[in-house]
Amino acid sequence: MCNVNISQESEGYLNFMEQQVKGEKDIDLEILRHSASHIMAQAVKELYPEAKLGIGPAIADGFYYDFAREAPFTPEDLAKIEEKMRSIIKADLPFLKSVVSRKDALDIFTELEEPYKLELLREIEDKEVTIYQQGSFTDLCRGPHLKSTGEARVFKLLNVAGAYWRGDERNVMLQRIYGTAFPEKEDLEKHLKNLEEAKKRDHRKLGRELGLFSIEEDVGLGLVLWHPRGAMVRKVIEDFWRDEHLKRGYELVYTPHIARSDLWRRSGHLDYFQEMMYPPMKTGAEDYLLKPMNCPFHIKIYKHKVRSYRELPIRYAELGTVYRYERSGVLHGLLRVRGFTQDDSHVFCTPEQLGDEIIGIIDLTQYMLKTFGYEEFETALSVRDPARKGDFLGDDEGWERAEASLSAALEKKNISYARMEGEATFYGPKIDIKLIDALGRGWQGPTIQLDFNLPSRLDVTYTAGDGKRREVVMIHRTVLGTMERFIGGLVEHYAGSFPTWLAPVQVRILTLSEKHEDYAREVLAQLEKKEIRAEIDSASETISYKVARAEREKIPYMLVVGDKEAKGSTVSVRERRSSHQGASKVEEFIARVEEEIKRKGLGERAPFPPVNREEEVKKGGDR
RNA sequence: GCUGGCGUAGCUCAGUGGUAGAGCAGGGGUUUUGUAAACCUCAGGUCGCCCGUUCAAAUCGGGCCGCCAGCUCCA
Repeated sequence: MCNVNISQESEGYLNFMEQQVKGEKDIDLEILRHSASHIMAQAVKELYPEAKLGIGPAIADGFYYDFAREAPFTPEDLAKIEEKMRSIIKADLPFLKSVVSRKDALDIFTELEEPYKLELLREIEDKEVTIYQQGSFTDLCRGPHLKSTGEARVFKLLNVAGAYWRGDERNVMLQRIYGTAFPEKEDLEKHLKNLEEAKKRDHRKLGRELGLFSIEEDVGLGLVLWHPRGAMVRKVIEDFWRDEHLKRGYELVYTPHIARSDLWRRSGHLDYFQEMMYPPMKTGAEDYLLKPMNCPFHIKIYKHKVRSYRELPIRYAELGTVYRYERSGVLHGLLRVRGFTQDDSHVFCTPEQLGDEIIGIIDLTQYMLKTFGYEEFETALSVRDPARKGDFLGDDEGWERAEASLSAALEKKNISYARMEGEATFYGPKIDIKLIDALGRGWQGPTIQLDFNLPSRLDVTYTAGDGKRREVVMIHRTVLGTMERFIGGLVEHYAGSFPTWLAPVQVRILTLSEKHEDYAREVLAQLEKKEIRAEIDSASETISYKVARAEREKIPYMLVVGDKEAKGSTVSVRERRSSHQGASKVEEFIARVEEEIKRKGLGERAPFPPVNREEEVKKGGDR
């Protein structure tokens, strides 16, 4: 290993203390994790001197470091690296900071044979750079770091994955090792438990177990088959969605799945979106394309006749199924698919109406998302990059006015948001809302996008009060995103235990023996009369078995019926995830459940971490 | 698309060159059950696909397909 001689001063700890005094807890974690990444890099360089360093920052849940090396890192390598890290931590090496001239730094990393560090250095314009060293390890780094390696005791390496150098797919792919570090052991254990819990909630696993959906290889990648249970959940959501839209002045439309390629040429999709579209269908005279978006159709409906300002705003809504040819590596259960149904809407209005329309949309999204049990949101306002105006369509005035309307609406609704420069679409600024789920994870939800492109491109106008034709203001918006992604997210949010109003099967009647089937059918008939989704389990099994089965299927209510119940016209009610039970008159039970469904009650959210009955039972069995 | 890992019954997983296994789920039977898994029995597999090495391949090699983690991209 190459040793480099430079004058040193220990400053890492000072930085750490300063941050602590400021009470910036996150920064503490960041320093800890960033330091852990350096310890990992040291371990890797000691074990595999041929590995070249990429970058190694702290990230939201831990840290990573990228390495260039011929041979792949195996899980066994990770164990070895962890072991080496432990010895580095035990040695309690100080993190030493040096300030050197850029030129000296170039010499140092030339001597160390670190091409990627040299590439970074060459792009730094400052005269001086900082270098951190601990033991045999030297890194170009802004810092700050811990005082010494001994302070990063609690860590774990998690996995290896490929990552393009500097995030650009035209560059070489490096090997990224992910890990995490915490101040205390309990924090790490909690984090690992969280990861496990997330795995248990995985909508792909629950989707199969609960009979919600499947994706079959011979049907096609990213194409979802909705099984009866999943289709029922979707139906309930779609009914709710339609009702809420009709209440708020939207009009429903239906549009075809394909259209002539000329339409997509005129809309600009063939210029800007072609690589995401399935190849054309040849039908002789003219090609047809599968739709990747619904907007051109809604515009055609709008343009079917001349529109007056008196008609505006016009709000068209459609659960429109679109197809996009996503790259195979990004497909992921319901969250990333190739055929999906957007809860799409296009609002056509005058510039004066824009503010109120945005507020109306925000109200609608908040109401719907809260009904589904999401309480927390993160909002971003994406605007164009002022340095790259050429990459965005439209003039300065239009962009400024649009941004002003969007931000005014957010402020009027008292919603705090992050302003994201350069994140706008090429055709206009947008508001994105992220839902935060029961595990604190973010899910892309509603998006409200202004469009400066299509109205002018497709000549979408209205006749103003002065009799002149004016270009319409067009908003694309979605509340849930897509049915696929939204339901995938809901499954994980609820860990498969849907609140009663959404549950595909709301009630299951469990017979104690064959004798009770007739009574069970009577109860079922009463439930069905009230449109409660119910079924009977009359299998020749013990009641315990049937309870276990219903619990596994996460059915909200189990009604046990036997002699006692039949005689008294009652049912023995067991709620999902609780051993609580009690006899109830059938009518009383129905009234209660009806009320719960009507108000879309959330019930108790799946506790976190949820009670794991299987483990408890096993433990109990040991005695 | 790229990097790495993985692919055995519907599901979860054993099986390291010599006749494919278990549990659960499924079918049949027995039991008629009081709140998280009764008992017996039967059936179920081109070991992802193709090519190769070998007397012999689930097992070794190559290619392809798919899945998983991540990167890039995204609703």
